[in-house]
Amino acid sequence: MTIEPRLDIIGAALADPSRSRILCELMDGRAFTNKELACAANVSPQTASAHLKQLEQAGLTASLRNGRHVYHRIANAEVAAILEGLAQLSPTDHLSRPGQIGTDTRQARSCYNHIAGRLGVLMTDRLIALNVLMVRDDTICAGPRYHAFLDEIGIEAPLGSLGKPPAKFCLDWTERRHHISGPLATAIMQKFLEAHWLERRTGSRALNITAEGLDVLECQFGLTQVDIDLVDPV
Amino acid sequence: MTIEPRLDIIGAALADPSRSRILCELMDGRAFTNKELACAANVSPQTASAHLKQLEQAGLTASLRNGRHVYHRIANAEVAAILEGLAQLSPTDHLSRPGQIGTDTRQARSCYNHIAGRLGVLMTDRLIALNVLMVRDDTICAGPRYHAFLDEIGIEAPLGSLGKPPAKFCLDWTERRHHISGPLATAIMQKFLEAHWLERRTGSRALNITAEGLDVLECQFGLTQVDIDLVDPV
DNA sequence: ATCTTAATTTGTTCACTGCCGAAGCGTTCG
DNA sequence: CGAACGCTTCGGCAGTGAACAAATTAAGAT
Repeated sequence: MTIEPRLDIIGAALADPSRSRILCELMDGRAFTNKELACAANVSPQTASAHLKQLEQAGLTASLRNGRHVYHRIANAEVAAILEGLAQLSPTDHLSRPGQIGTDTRQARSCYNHIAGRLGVLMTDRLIALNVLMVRDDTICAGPRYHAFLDEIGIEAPLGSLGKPPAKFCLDWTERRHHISGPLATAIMQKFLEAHWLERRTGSRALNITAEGLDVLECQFGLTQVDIDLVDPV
Repeated sequence: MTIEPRLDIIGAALADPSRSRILCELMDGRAFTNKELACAANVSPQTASAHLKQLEQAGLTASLRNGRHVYHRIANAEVAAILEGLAQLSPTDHLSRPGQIGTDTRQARSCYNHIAGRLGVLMTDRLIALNVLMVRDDTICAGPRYHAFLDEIGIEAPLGSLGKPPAKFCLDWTERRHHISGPLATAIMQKFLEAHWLERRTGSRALNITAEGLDVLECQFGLTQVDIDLVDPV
């Protein structure tokens, strides 16, 4: 009389190559239109529309109407985290378009709408070490240096609703450690992209760190090039 | 020229109700025969055989021949963790057999071959606090009290290969915190079951804590009934 | 040696679903 | 207002795969 999870429902949503391509395309956290995704998956708009309908019904994506365009994105950070996990588990296709989980994405990449990879994990560690964030019982709250940090980096203050934690832990499947997600993490990535401290590598979730970005990471986070390049043997 | 994860391959393996049932059945970490799983999924042995072949090819399960029986189990702790995550994401079927992820499994349940749920997380915390395990850089190694603990609880020493960590972190999707997996975690659960400190609830991954088990948890881990019953508001 | 039981292989049936062409609806732009 | 564009719905075709029956292989049990 109790409950059994229906893995097959999620499974069915994932079970098609075109939908897999679409999800990978969305995994960098940006929203795309039906047509763009149809193109990415190499199918007609009608077909893509059907796929997106199915993904949405399965709760994997969400859509937003804007004029005659409909933008689709990953439903939430939870879904993004699971998909990252599945991507680690699944075989990879060497013949297809430029890469999602390649060697180049291990250093820094976007996960949904925040920074993941080695850089994401390191930044998270430093934010805690620098008292910007505090951890108690695995929930994250603002630390004494929280507002000072936002000022210095140039993010205006009220993030998320009052009383709610500004960030949550999100498991990083390549680093096998936590990075942060949530409003603060989103704001940080947005700021880094706007200020050109980070740049998206085209057609990929990989992020390039610019020279200015390296300065900021050193001054604000105490992270050097060496820290970031270091790849730990697995 | 780089790589894109093929979510559809794993998805296809999950995409069938019978296979979903089979995986849920296996999720308690025990191994079952083809016939048992066929029965659990309400299909003929031929059909189950085909399903298990498919699951194995997708890397989700592994099989072991023993006489004329073939035992199937979840391939590894990684797969188990991902499946737990997916189960959290997927809708649940109220009409089917007794429960996998019900309210009763939040307190204590088996995950693959170690203890998960609130109890798993608490035990992990205590093992670290009591210097049985030490954490450095998110890898776990034996602490000063490691061998003393094994002695006291009655587990003979050499766990896993020398130099390898005796345990790894495994994300707990209901508690949203880590519990341990790996040789130590497996040995602990086995000991708890053999000594009847924990008992499997029939047809479920839920674990019952016995009176003797409560004693052990209090003496060895410093955990009381109150700690374990406490359910944190989400 | 013979019977029983477990697992698999093969063949067939049947339902489902991905795909696109054609058509319909709604928004935007000239 | 009409043309262009984006998205969706509908219909038909083709490919896939889940189901079981029957037959095969293999390992105990008597």
